[in-house]
Amino acid sequence: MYNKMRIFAHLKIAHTMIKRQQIKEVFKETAYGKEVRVMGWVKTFRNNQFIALNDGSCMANLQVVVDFANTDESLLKRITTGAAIAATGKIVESLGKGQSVEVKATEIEILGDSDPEKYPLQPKKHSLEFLREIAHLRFRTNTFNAVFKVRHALAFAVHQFFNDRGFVYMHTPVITASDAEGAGEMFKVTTLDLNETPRKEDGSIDFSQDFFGRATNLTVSGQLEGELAAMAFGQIYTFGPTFRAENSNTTRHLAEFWMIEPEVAFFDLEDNMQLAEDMLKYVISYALEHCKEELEFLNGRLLEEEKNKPQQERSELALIDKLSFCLGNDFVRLTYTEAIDILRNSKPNQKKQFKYLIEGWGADLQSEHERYLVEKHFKKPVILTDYPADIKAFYMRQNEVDSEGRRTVRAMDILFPGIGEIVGGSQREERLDRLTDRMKAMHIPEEELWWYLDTRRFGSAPHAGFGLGFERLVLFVTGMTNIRDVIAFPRFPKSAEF
RNA sequence: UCCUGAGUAGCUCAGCCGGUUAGAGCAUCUGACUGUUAAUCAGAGGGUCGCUGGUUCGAGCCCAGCCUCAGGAGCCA
Repeated sequence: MYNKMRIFAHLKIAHTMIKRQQIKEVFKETAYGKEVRVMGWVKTFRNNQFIALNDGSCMANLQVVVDFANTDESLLKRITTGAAIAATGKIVESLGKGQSVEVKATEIEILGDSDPEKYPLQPKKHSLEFLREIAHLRFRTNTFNAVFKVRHALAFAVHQFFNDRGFVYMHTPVITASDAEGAGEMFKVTTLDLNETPRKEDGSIDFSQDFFGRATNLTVSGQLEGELAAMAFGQIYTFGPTFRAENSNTTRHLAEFWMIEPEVAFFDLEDNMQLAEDMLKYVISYALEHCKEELEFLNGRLLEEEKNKPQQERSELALIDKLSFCLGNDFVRLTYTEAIDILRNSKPNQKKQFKYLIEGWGADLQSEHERYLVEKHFKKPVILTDYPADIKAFYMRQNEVDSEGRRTVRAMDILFPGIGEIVGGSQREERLDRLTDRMKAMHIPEEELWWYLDTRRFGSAPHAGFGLGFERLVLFVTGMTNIRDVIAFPRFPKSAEF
Protein backbone atom coordinates (compact mmCIF):
# COMPACT_ATOMS: atom_id res chain seq x y z
CA MET A 1 0.00 0.00 0.00
CA TYR A 2 2.71 2.40 1.03
CA ASN A 3 4.73 1.60 -2.08
CA LYS A 4 1.76 1.96 -4.34
CA MET A 5 0.99 5.34 -2.95
CA ARG A 6 4.51 6.45 -3.42
CA ILE A 7 4.50 5.44 -7.03
CA PHE A 8 1.15 7.06 -7.52
CA ALA A 9 2.31 10.26 -5.91
CA HIS A 10 5.38 10.22 -8.05
CA LEU A 11 3.33 9.98 -11.22
CA LYS A 12 0.93 12.63 -10.05
CA ILE A 13 3.62 15.19 -9.50
CA ALA A 14 5.39 14.32 -12.70
CA HIS A 15 4.11 17.23 -14.72
CA THR A 16 4.26 19.77 -11.97
CA MET A 17 7.48 18.98 -10.17
CA ILE A 18 9.88 17.88 -12.86
CA LYS A 19 11.78 20.85 -14.08
CA ARG A 20 11.70 21.45 -17.78
CA GLN A 21 15.01 20.76 -19.46
CA GLN A 22 16.35 22.16 -22.69
CA ILE A 23 16.62 19.52 -25.40
CA LYS A 24 20.31 20.28 -25.71
CA GLU A 25 20.70 19.16 -22.08
CA VAL A 26 18.54 16.07 -22.54
CA PHE A 27 20.92 14.86 -25.24
CA LYS A 28 23.74 15.00 -22.68
CA GLU A 29 21.88 12.74 -20.24
CA THR A 30 23.45 9.32 -19.92
CA ALA A 31 21.11 7.74 -17.37
CA TYR A 32 18.48 5.67 -19.15
CA GLY A 33 15.21 5.60 -17.28
CA LYS A 34 15.56 9.12 -15.94
CA GLU A 35 12.35 11.10 -16.09
CA VAL A 36 12.54 14.37 -18.01
CA ARG A 37 10.20 17.11 -19.13
CA VAL A 38 10.73 19.00 -22.37
CA MET A 39 8.88 21.72 -24.23
CA GLY A 40 9.19 22.64 -27.84
CA TRP A 41 7.64 22.85 -31.26
CA VAL A 42 6.65 19.83 -33.33
CA LYS A 43 8.66 19.57 -36.54
CA THR A 44 6.95 16.41 -37.77
CA PHE A 45 4.70 13.75 -36.28
CA ARG A 46 5.38 10.46 -38.00
CA ASN A 47 3.38 7.30 -37.91
CA ASN A 48 1.04 8.64 -35.24
CA GLN A 49 3.85 7.79 -32.91
CA PHE A 50 7.06 9.74 -33.33
CA ILE A 51 7.31 13.45 -32.59
CA ALA A 52 10.38 15.30 -33.81
CA LEU A 53 10.59 18.06 -31.19
CA ASN A 54 12.75 21.16 -31.34
CA ASP A 55 13.06 23.90 -28.72
CA GLY A 56 15.74 25.99 -30.40
CA SER A 57 18.47 24.99 -27.95
CA CYS A 58 20.19 22.91 -30.60
CA MET A 59 19.69 21.94 -34.20
CA ALA A 60 18.93 18.29 -33.59
CA ASN A 61 15.34 17.28 -32.89
CA LEU A 62 14.46 15.13 -29.92
CA GLN A 63 12.34 12.10 -30.77
CA VAL A 64 9.40 11.83 -28.39
CA VAL A 65 7.61 8.50 -28.67
CA VAL A 66 3.88 8.50 -28.02
CA ASP A 67 2.03 5.40 -26.90
CA PHE A 68 -0.70 6.03 -29.45
CA ALA A 69 -2.77 3.00 -28.50
CA ASN A 70 -3.30 4.41 -25.02
CA THR A 71 -3.57 8.05 -25.94
CA ASP A 72 -6.76 9.94 -26.53
CA GLU A 73 -7.34 10.37 -30.26
CA SER A 74 -8.38 13.99 -29.86
CA LEU A 75 -4.98 14.69 -28.32
CA LEU A 76 -3.12 12.84 -31.11
CA LYS A 77 -4.93 14.99 -33.67
CA ARG A 78 -3.59 18.13 -32.05
CA ILE A 79 0.05 17.01 -32.36
CA THR A 80 0.64 18.76 -35.66
CA THR A 81 3.58 20.42 -37.38
CA GLY A 82 4.22 23.75 -35.68
CA ALA A 83 2.29 23.05 -32.47
CA ALA A 84 3.93 23.81 -29.12
CA ILE A 85 3.84 20.94 -26.68
CA ALA A 86 5.17 19.81 -23.33
CA ALA A 87 6.21 16.20 -22.99
CA THR A 88 7.13 14.25 -19.89
CA GLY A 89 8.66 10.82 -20.03
CA LYS A 90 11.66 8.57 -19.57
CA ILE A 91 14.88 8.73 -21.44
CA VAL A 92 15.37 5.44 -23.26
CA GLU A 93 17.81 4.02 -25.75
CA SER A 94 16.29 4.43 -29.20
CA LEU A 95 15.16 1.31 -31.00
CA GLY A 96 15.19 3.08 -34.33
CA LYS A 97 18.11 4.43 -36.29
CA GLY A 98 18.89 8.13 -36.56
CA GLN A 99 19.14 8.94 -32.86
CA SER A 100 20.75 7.30 -29.87
CA VAL A 101 18.25 8.38 -27.23
CA GLU A 102 14.59 9.30 -27.25
CA VAL A 103 11.92 10.12 -24.71
CA LYS A 104 9.14 7.65 -24.11
CA ALA A 105 6.28 9.94 -23.25
CA THR A 106 3.98 9.35 -20.31
CA GLU A 107 2.25 12.67 -20.68
CA ILE A 108 1.74 15.04 -23.59
CA GLU A 109 0.29 18.49 -23.13
CA ILE A 110 -0.62 20.83 -25.99
CA LEU A 111 0.63 24.31 -25.16
CA GLY A 112 -0.36 25.92 -28.44
CA ASP A 113 -2.19 24.41 -31.37
CA SER A 114 -1.11 24.89 -34.96
CA ASP A 115 -3.80 24.47 -37.59
CA PRO A 116 -2.17 22.20 -40.19
CA GLU A 117 -4.38 23.58 -42.95
CA LYS A 118 -3.06 27.07 -42.35
CA TYR A 119 0.48 26.62 -41.02
CA PRO A 120 2.74 27.44 -43.96
CA LEU A 121 5.82 25.46 -42.95
CA GLN A 122 5.76 21.86 -44.05
CA PRO A 123 8.21 19.11 -43.30
CA LYS A 124 9.89 19.62 -46.67
CA LYS A 125 12.38 21.87 -48.34
CA HIS A 126 11.18 25.41 -48.87
CA SER A 127 12.72 27.99 -51.16
CA LEU A 128 14.51 30.89 -49.47
CA GLU A 129 12.32 33.23 -51.53
CA PHE A 130 9.19 31.76 -49.99
CA LEU A 131 10.66 31.86 -46.49
CA ARG A 132 11.48 35.55 -46.99
CA GLU A 133 7.74 36.14 -47.34
CA ILE A 134 7.12 34.51 -43.97
CA ALA A 135 10.06 36.03 -42.14
CA HIS A 136 8.14 35.82 -38.86
CA LEU A 137 8.12 32.02 -39.06
CA ARG A 138 11.33 31.24 -40.86
CA PHE A 139 13.36 31.10 -37.64
CA ARG A 140 11.70 27.75 -37.14
CA THR A 141 13.50 26.18 -40.07
CA ASN A 142 16.83 24.39 -39.77
CA THR A 143 18.56 26.82 -42.07
CA PHE A 144 17.54 29.94 -40.20
CA ASN A 145 18.13 28.27 -36.88
CA ALA A 146 21.72 27.72 -38.00
CA VAL A 147 22.16 31.14 -39.60
CA PHE A 148 21.00 33.06 -36.56
CA LYS A 149 23.02 30.98 -34.13
CA VAL A 150 26.09 31.77 -36.21
CA ARG A 151 25.07 35.42 -36.37
CA HIS A 152 24.85 35.50 -32.60
CA ALA A 153 28.23 33.81 -32.19
CA LEU A 154 29.86 36.28 -34.56
CA ALA A 155 28.37 39.28 -32.73
CA PHE A 156 29.52 37.90 -29.41
CA ALA A 157 32.98 37.20 -30.80
CA VAL A 158 33.28 40.76 -32.07
CA HIS A 159 32.71 42.11 -28.58
CA GLN A 160 35.05 39.53 -27.08
CA PHE A 161 37.80 40.39 -29.54
CA PHE A 162 37.70 44.10 -28.82
CA ASN A 163 37.13 43.71 -25.10
CA ASP A 164 40.15 41.42 -24.81
CA ARG A 165 42.24 44.13 -26.44
CA GLY A 166 41.02 46.93 -24.20
CA PHE A 167 38.78 48.69 -26.71
CA VAL A 168 35.90 50.78 -25.39
CA TYR A 169 32.50 50.04 -26.91
CA MET A 170 30.93 53.36 -27.92
CA HIS A 171 27.26 53.86 -28.67
CA THR A 172 27.21 56.55 -31.31
CA PRO A 173 23.92 58.29 -32.06
CA VAL A 174 21.36 56.80 -34.39
CA ILE A 175 19.86 60.22 -35.06
CA THR A 176 22.28 62.71 -36.49
CA ALA A 177 22.13 66.27 -37.71
CA SER A 178 25.16 66.14 -39.91
CA ASP A 179 24.33 65.66 -43.55
CA ALA A 180 27.89 65.95 -44.61
CA GLU A 181 29.34 62.50 -44.25
CA GLY A 182 28.88 61.73 -47.89
CA ALA A 183 28.24 58.05 -47.32
CA GLY A 184 24.98 57.96 -49.20
CA GLU A 185 21.34 59.00 -49.12
CA MET A 186 19.87 59.44 -45.65
CA PHE A 187 16.49 58.76 -44.09
CA LYS A 188 14.90 61.90 -42.70
CA VAL A 189 13.79 61.97 -39.07
CA THR A 190 10.99 64.39 -38.27
CA THR A 191 7.90 64.92 -36.14
CA LEU A 192 6.55 67.61 -38.44
CA ASP A 193 3.09 67.07 -39.88
CA LEU A 194 3.92 66.03 -43.40
CA ASN A 195 0.60 67.35 -44.67
CA GLU A 196 1.24 70.81 -43.28
CA THR A 197 4.94 71.44 -43.04
CA PRO A 198 5.82 74.86 -41.66
CA ARG A 199 7.49 77.05 -44.26
CA LYS A 200 10.03 79.83 -44.16
CA GLU A 201 9.59 83.00 -46.17
CA ASP A 202 11.51 81.57 -49.09
CA GLY A 203 9.18 78.57 -49.21
CA SER A 204 11.62 76.00 -47.82
CA ILE A 205 10.65 73.83 -44.85
CA ASP A 206 11.21 75.50 -41.49
CA PHE A 207 13.05 72.83 -39.54
CA SER A 208 13.49 75.18 -36.59
CA GLN A 209 9.97 74.06 -35.64
CA ASP A 210 10.91 70.38 -35.87
CA PHE A 211 11.62 68.22 -32.82
CA PHE A 212 15.35 68.90 -32.71
CA GLY A 213 15.05 72.42 -34.04
CA ARG A 214 16.92 71.40 -37.15
CA ALA A 215 16.84 68.84 -39.93
CA THR A 216 17.89 65.40 -38.72
CA ASN A 217 18.56 62.02 -40.30
CA LEU A 218 19.31 58.44 -39.39
CA THR A 219 23.04 57.79 -39.21
CA VAL A 220 24.94 56.44 -42.18
CA SER A 221 28.07 55.86 -40.10
CA GLY A 222 29.29 56.29 -36.57
CA GLN A 223 32.80 57.00 -37.74
CA LEU A 224 33.00 60.74 -37.18
CA GLU A 225 31.70 60.40 -33.62
CA GLY A 226 33.95 57.37 -33.18
CA GLU A 227 36.97 59.47 -34.07
CA LEU A 228 36.05 61.93 -31.31
CA ALA A 229 36.03 59.15 -28.74
CA ALA A 230 39.24 57.61 -30.07
CA MET A 231 40.93 60.94 -29.39
CA ALA A 232 40.35 60.32 -25.68
CA PHE A 233 40.14 56.57 -25.11
CA GLY A 234 42.78 55.67 -27.67
CA GLN A 235 40.88 52.71 -29.03
CA ILE A 236 37.15 52.38 -29.43
CA TYR A 237 34.66 50.51 -31.54
CA THR A 238 31.03 50.92 -32.42
CA PHE A 239 28.60 48.17 -33.29
CA GLY A 240 25.17 49.40 -34.17
CA PRO A 241 22.49 49.87 -36.78
CA THR A 242 23.26 51.97 -39.81
CA PHE A 243 20.88 53.31 -42.40
CA ARG A 244 21.22 54.03 -46.09
CA ALA A 245 18.28 55.27 -48.13
CA GLU A 246 19.85 54.15 -51.39
CA ASN A 247 17.58 52.43 -53.88
CA SER A 248 19.79 49.35 -53.80
CA ASN A 249 18.32 46.07 -54.96
CA THR A 250 21.11 43.58 -54.58
CA THR A 251 22.03 40.47 -52.64
CA ARG A 252 24.53 42.45 -50.56
CA HIS A 253 22.80 45.72 -49.63
CA LEU A 254 20.28 46.59 -46.95
CA ALA A 255 18.63 49.87 -46.01
CA GLU A 256 19.19 48.98 -42.34
CA PHE A 257 22.28 47.02 -41.45
CA TRP A 258 24.71 46.60 -38.59
CA MET A 259 28.18 48.00 -38.83
CA ILE A 260 31.26 47.58 -36.68
CA GLU A 261 33.58 50.56 -36.71
CA PRO A 262 36.81 50.50 -34.73
CA GLU A 263 38.84 53.70 -34.50
CA VAL A 264 42.34 53.74 -33.04
CA ALA A 265 44.59 56.65 -32.14
CA PHE A 266 48.26 56.44 -33.16
CA PHE A 267 47.48 53.70 -35.69
CA ASP A 268 48.71 53.96 -39.26
CA LEU A 269 47.27 52.07 -42.22
CA GLU A 270 49.48 49.02 -41.63
CA ASP A 271 48.24 48.73 -38.04
CA ASN A 272 44.71 49.19 -39.29
CA MET A 273 44.99 46.39 -41.84
CA GLN A 274 46.47 44.06 -39.25
CA LEU A 275 43.65 44.82 -36.80
CA ALA A 276 41.03 44.10 -39.44
CA GLU A 277 42.66 40.85 -40.52
CA ASP A 278 43.17 39.70 -36.93
CA MET A 279 39.59 40.52 -36.08
CA LEU A 280 38.11 38.72 -39.08
CA LYS A 281 40.19 35.64 -38.35
CA TYR A 282 39.30 35.74 -34.67
CA VAL A 283 35.56 35.84 -35.22
CA ILE A 284 35.65 33.21 -37.97
CA SER A 285 37.64 30.84 -35.80
CA TYR A 286 35.26 31.54 -32.91
CA ALA A 287 32.33 30.51 -35.11
CA LEU A 288 34.15 27.36 -36.27
CA GLU A 289 34.77 26.42 -32.67
CA HIS A 290 31.37 27.29 -31.18
CA CYS A 291 28.98 26.59 -34.06
CA LYS A 292 30.15 23.18 -35.24
CA GLU A 293 26.66 21.70 -35.53
CA GLU A 294 25.31 24.75 -37.35
CA LEU A 295 28.23 25.10 -39.76
CA GLU A 296 28.14 21.42 -40.58
CA PHE A 297 24.47 21.78 -41.42
CA LEU A 298 25.11 24.83 -43.58
CA ASN A 299 28.06 23.07 -45.17
CA GLY A 300 25.78 20.18 -46.15
CA ARG A 301 23.02 22.48 -47.32
CA LEU A 302 25.45 24.23 -49.61
CA LEU A 303 26.78 20.97 -51.02
CA GLU A 304 23.21 19.95 -51.84
CA GLU A 305 22.64 23.23 -53.61
CA GLU A 306 25.87 22.94 -55.57
CA LYS A 307 24.74 19.62 -56.97
CA ASN A 308 22.13 21.48 -59.01
CA LYS A 309 24.67 23.88 -60.45
CA PRO A 310 26.78 23.34 -63.53
CA GLN A 311 30.34 22.24 -62.80
CA GLN A 312 31.78 25.64 -63.71
CA GLU A 313 29.75 27.54 -61.13
CA ARG A 314 30.51 25.23 -58.25
CA SER A 315 32.84 26.57 -55.61
CA GLU A 316 36.18 24.91 -55.22
CA LEU A 317 35.96 24.60 -51.46
CA ALA A 318 33.12 23.51 -49.21
CA LEU A 319 32.03 26.04 -46.59
CA ILE A 320 34.04 24.78 -43.64
CA ASP A 321 37.12 24.24 -45.81
CA LYS A 322 36.74 27.77 -47.13
CA LEU A 323 36.64 29.19 -43.60
CA SER A 324 39.62 27.12 -42.51
CA PHE A 325 41.53 28.18 -45.60
CA CYS A 326 40.76 31.78 -44.80
CA LEU A 327 42.25 31.36 -41.31
CA GLY A 328 45.37 29.59 -42.53
CA ASN A 329 46.46 32.16 -45.07
CA ASP A 330 47.55 35.78 -44.89
CA PHE A 331 45.36 38.19 -46.77
CA VAL A 332 47.05 39.49 -49.90
CA ARG A 333 47.96 43.15 -49.63
CA LEU A 334 48.55 45.33 -52.65
CA THR A 335 48.04 48.89 -53.79
CA TYR A 336 45.39 50.09 -56.17
CA THR A 337 48.15 50.87 -58.66
CA GLU A 338 49.49 47.30 -58.49
CA ALA A 339 45.95 45.96 -58.88
CA ILE A 340 45.43 48.06 -61.99
CA ASP A 341 48.62 46.56 -63.49
CA ILE A 342 47.43 43.04 -62.80
CA LEU A 343 43.99 43.77 -64.21
CA ARG A 344 45.34 45.54 -67.30
CA ASN A 345 47.43 42.48 -68.16
CA SER A 346 44.76 39.96 -67.19
CA LYS A 347 43.21 37.60 -69.71
CA PRO A 348 39.68 38.95 -69.46
CA ASN A 349 41.00 42.44 -70.05
CA GLN A 350 43.18 41.43 -73.01
CA LYS A 351 40.36 39.40 -74.51
CA LYS A 352 37.96 42.24 -73.81
CA GLN A 353 35.78 40.04 -71.63
CA PHE A 354 35.36 42.68 -68.96
CA LYS A 355 32.33 44.85 -69.46
CA TYR A 356 34.44 47.77 -68.27
CA LEU A 357 37.94 47.43 -69.68
CA ILE A 358 40.86 48.63 -67.62
CA GLU A 359 42.62 51.23 -69.68
CA GLY A 360 44.27 53.70 -67.39
CA TRP A 361 44.89 54.66 -63.82
CA GLY A 362 42.20 56.47 -61.87
CA ALA A 363 38.95 54.71 -62.58
CA ASP A 364 37.12 52.98 -59.73
CA LEU A 365 37.23 49.20 -59.78
CA GLN A 366 34.00 47.50 -60.83
CA SER A 367 32.63 44.36 -59.20
CA GLU A 368 33.91 42.23 -62.04
CA HIS A 369 37.46 43.49 -61.43
CA GLU A 370 37.31 42.90 -57.68
CA ARG A 371 35.93 39.43 -58.29
CA TYR A 372 38.68 38.64 -60.76
CA LEU A 373 41.36 39.64 -58.28
CA VAL A 374 39.85 37.77 -55.34
CA GLU A 375 38.28 34.73 -56.98
CA LYS A 376 40.53 34.08 -59.97
CA HIS A 377 43.92 35.71 -59.54
CA PHE A 378 44.74 35.41 -55.82
CA LYS A 379 41.97 33.05 -54.68
CA LYS A 380 42.03 34.46 -51.16
CA PRO A 381 40.97 37.62 -49.33
CA VAL A 382 42.66 40.72 -50.71
CA ILE A 383 43.36 44.09 -49.11
CA LEU A 384 43.61 46.91 -51.62
CA THR A 385 45.25 50.13 -50.46
CA ASP A 386 46.15 53.61 -51.62
CA TYR A 387 43.28 54.39 -53.93
CA PRO A 388 43.12 57.53 -56.09
CA ALA A 389 42.07 60.46 -53.92
CA ASP A 390 39.33 61.45 -56.35
CA ILE A 391 37.26 58.32 -55.73
CA LYS A 392 37.53 58.26 -51.94
CA ALA A 393 36.13 60.17 -48.96
CA PHE A 394 37.39 63.53 -47.73
CA TYR A 395 38.67 62.30 -44.37
CA MET A 396 41.22 59.84 -45.74
CA ARG A 397 44.89 60.68 -45.24
CA GLN A 398 46.53 62.07 -48.33
CA ASN A 399 49.72 60.50 -49.62
CA GLU A 400 52.42 62.70 -51.14
CA VAL A 401 51.95 63.13 -54.87
CA ASP A 402 54.03 60.47 -56.64
CA SER A 403 56.58 60.93 -59.43
CA GLU A 404 53.86 60.64 -62.03
CA GLY A 405 51.71 63.27 -60.34
CA ARG A 406 49.17 60.82 -58.96
CA ARG A 407 47.23 61.72 -55.85
CA THR A 408 46.28 58.81 -53.59
CA VAL A 409 44.91 58.37 -50.10
CA ARG A 410 45.66 55.85 -47.39
CA ALA A 411 42.50 53.87 -47.93
CA MET A 412 42.05 50.15 -47.59
CA ASP A 413 39.26 47.87 -48.78
CA ILE A 414 39.14 44.22 -47.83
CA LEU A 415 37.60 42.08 -50.55
CA PHE A 416 36.21 38.62 -49.80
CA PRO A 417 35.36 35.92 -52.32
CA GLY A 418 31.68 35.87 -53.14
CA ILE A 419 30.98 38.93 -51.04
CA GLY A 420 33.11 41.72 -52.45
CA GLU A 421 33.91 44.59 -50.13
CA ILE A 422 33.49 43.49 -46.54
CA VAL A 423 35.64 46.19 -44.91
CA GLY A 424 36.29 49.75 -45.96
CA GLY A 425 38.69 51.85 -43.96
CA SER A 426 41.56 54.28 -43.95
CA GLN A 427 44.14 56.14 -42.03
CA ARG A 428 42.49 59.48 -41.28
CA GLU A 429 43.76 62.88 -42.34
CA GLU A 430 44.95 64.38 -39.08
CA ARG A 431 46.47 67.56 -40.59
CA LEU A 432 43.90 70.35 -40.30
CA ASP A 433 45.01 72.29 -43.38
CA ARG A 434 45.10 69.23 -45.62
CA LEU A 435 41.69 68.16 -44.34
CA THR A 436 39.99 71.50 -44.88
CA ASP A 437 41.59 71.84 -48.33
CA ARG A 438 40.00 68.56 -49.26
CA MET A 439 36.63 69.52 -47.78
CA LYS A 440 36.63 72.73 -49.80
CA ALA A 441 37.43 70.82 -52.97
CA MET A 442 34.61 68.38 -52.30
CA HIS A 443 32.13 71.09 -51.23
CA ILE A 444 31.70 69.80 -47.71
CA PRO A 445 30.60 72.63 -45.40
CA GLU A 446 33.16 73.13 -42.61
CA GLU A 447 30.66 74.92 -40.35
CA GLU A 448 28.54 71.80 -40.01
CA LEU A 449 31.51 69.71 -38.95
CA TRP A 450 33.15 72.24 -36.62
CA TRP A 451 33.16 69.68 -33.81
CA TYR A 452 34.90 67.11 -36.01
CA LEU A 453 37.53 69.63 -37.08
CA ASP A 454 38.16 70.47 -33.40
CA THR A 455 39.89 67.10 -33.05
CA ARG A 456 42.44 68.39 -35.56
CA ARG A 457 42.70 71.71 -33.75
CA PHE A 458 43.34 70.33 -30.25
CA GLY A 459 45.87 67.57 -29.92
CA SER A 460 45.43 66.07 -33.33
CA ALA A 461 47.08 62.69 -33.70
CA PRO A 462 47.52 60.09 -36.40
CA HIS A 463 44.70 57.57 -36.29
CA ALA A 464 42.93 54.99 -38.40
CA GLY A 465 39.81 52.91 -38.48
CA PHE A 466 37.48 50.91 -40.62
CA GLY A 467 33.88 49.86 -41.11
CA LEU A 468 32.90 46.22 -41.27
CA GLY A 469 29.52 45.27 -42.68
CA PHE A 470 28.28 42.75 -40.15
CA GLU A 471 25.72 41.09 -42.43
CA ARG A 472 28.36 40.63 -45.11
CA LEU A 473 30.49 38.85 -42.55
CA VAL A 474 27.53 36.63 -41.65
CA LEU A 475 27.02 35.93 -45.35
CA PHE A 476 30.59 34.78 -45.72
CA VAL A 477 30.60 32.57 -42.64
CA THR A 478 27.20 30.95 -43.25
CA GLY A 479 27.67 30.56 -47.00
CA MET A 480 24.29 32.17 -47.60
CA THR A 481 24.13 34.19 -50.79
CA ASN A 482 21.42 36.80 -50.16
CA ILE A 483 21.99 39.37 -47.39
CA ARG A 484 18.24 39.41 -46.74
CA ASP A 485 18.58 35.91 -45.33
CA VAL A 486 21.12 36.75 -42.63
CA ILE A 487 19.20 39.54 -40.88
CA ALA A 488 15.95 38.76 -39.08
CA PHE A 489 13.73 41.38 -40.66
CA PRO A 490 15.46 42.87 -43.68
CA ARG A 491 14.77 46.46 -44.70
CA PHE A 492 15.14 47.18 -48.39
CA PRO A 493 13.26 49.23 -51.00
CA LYS A 494 9.53 48.48 -50.88
CA SER A 495 9.89 46.18 -47.92
CA ALA A 496 9.36 46.72 -44.20
CA GLU A 497 6.56 44.23 -43.58
CA PHE A 498 7.67 42.62 -40.35
C1' U B 1 17.49 53.26 -60.87
C1' C B 2 19.19 50.13 -65.31
C1' C B 3 19.55 45.10 -67.78
C1' U B 4 17.72 39.95 -67.94
C1' G B 5 14.28 36.35 -66.39
C1' A B 6 9.93 34.90 -63.70
C1' G B 7 4.71 35.26 -61.57
C1' U B 8 -0.41 28.86 -62.85
C1' A B 9 -3.41 24.84 -56.18
C1' G B 10 -0.72 25.97 -49.38
C1' C B 11 4.67 24.80 -51.53
C1' U B 12 7.81 23.31 -55.97
C1' C B 13 6.74 23.23 -60.93
C1' A B 14 4.60 21.30 -66.09
C1' G B 15 1.08 23.37 -69.51
C1' C B 16 2.89 22.00 -77.23
C1' C B 17 1.31 26.33 -82.72
C1' G B 18 -4.03 30.60 -79.21
C1' G B 19 -8.84 25.84 -79.29
C1' U B 20 -13.47 21.75 -75.35
C1' U B 21 -13.72 20.44 -68.36
C1' A B 22 -5.95 23.84 -66.56
C1' G B 23 -2.26 19.05 -64.68
C1' A B 24 1.81 16.51 -61.51
C1' G B 25 4.69 15.80 -56.96
C1' C B 26 4.63 17.34 -52.02
C1' A B 27 1.32 19.44 -48.21
C1' U B 28 -3.93 19.15 -46.25
C1' C B 29 -8.37 16.00 -45.25
C1' U B 30 -10.50 10.72 -44.91
C1' G B 31 -9.25 5.59 -44.38
C1' A B 32 -5.49 1.66 -43.81
C1' C B 33 -0.83 0.43 -41.51
C1' U B 34 2.04 0.98 -36.84
C1' G B 35 9.68 1.49 -34.79
C1' U B 36 9.01 5.86 -38.06
C1' U B 37 13.44 9.36 -39.86
C1' A B 38 10.63 14.88 -45.22
C1' A B 39 7.21 7.24 -42.96
C1' U B 40 4.36 4.28 -46.46
C1' C B 41 -0.29 2.77 -49.27
C1' A B 42 -5.42 4.04 -51.17
C1' G B 43 -8.97 7.85 -51.98
C1' A B 44 -10.89 13.02 -51.70
C1' G B 45 -11.02 18.29 -51.58
C1' G B 46 -8.27 22.42 -53.32
C1' G B 47 -7.34 27.49 -59.00
C1' U B 48 -9.25 35.61 -59.37
C1' C B 49 -3.48 31.30 -64.29
C1' G B 50 0.01 38.70 -60.48
C1' C B 51 -3.31 43.25 -61.79
C1' U B 52 -5.63 46.46 -65.58
C1' G B 53 -6.72 47.13 -70.47
C1' G B 54 -6.32 45.46 -75.60
C1' U B 55 -6.16 41.97 -80.09
C1' U B 56 -9.21 37.60 -81.39
C1' C B 57 -15.01 33.73 -82.90
C1' G B 58 -11.89 32.06 -78.75
C1' A B 59 -6.26 34.15 -74.33
C1' G B 60 -2.81 30.68 -68.88
C1' C B 61 -0.41 31.31 -73.87
C1' C B 62 -0.20 37.21 -78.21
C1' C B 63 0.27 42.98 -77.31
C1' A B 64 0.60 47.44 -73.86
C1' G B 65 0.92 49.51 -69.03
C1' C B 66 1.48 48.60 -63.91
C1' C B 67 2.77 45.55 -59.46
C1' U B 68 5.81 41.89 -57.14
C1' C B 69 9.91 38.50 -56.96
C1' A B 70 14.79 36.54 -58.47
C1' G B 71 19.70 37.18 -60.67
C1' G B 72 23.25 40.77 -62.56
C1' A B 73 24.88 46.15 -62.66
C1' G B 74 25.30 50.96 -60.18
C1' C B 75 25.54 53.19 -55.08
C1' C B 76 28.46 50.78 -50.83
C1' A B 77 29.43 47.97 -45.76
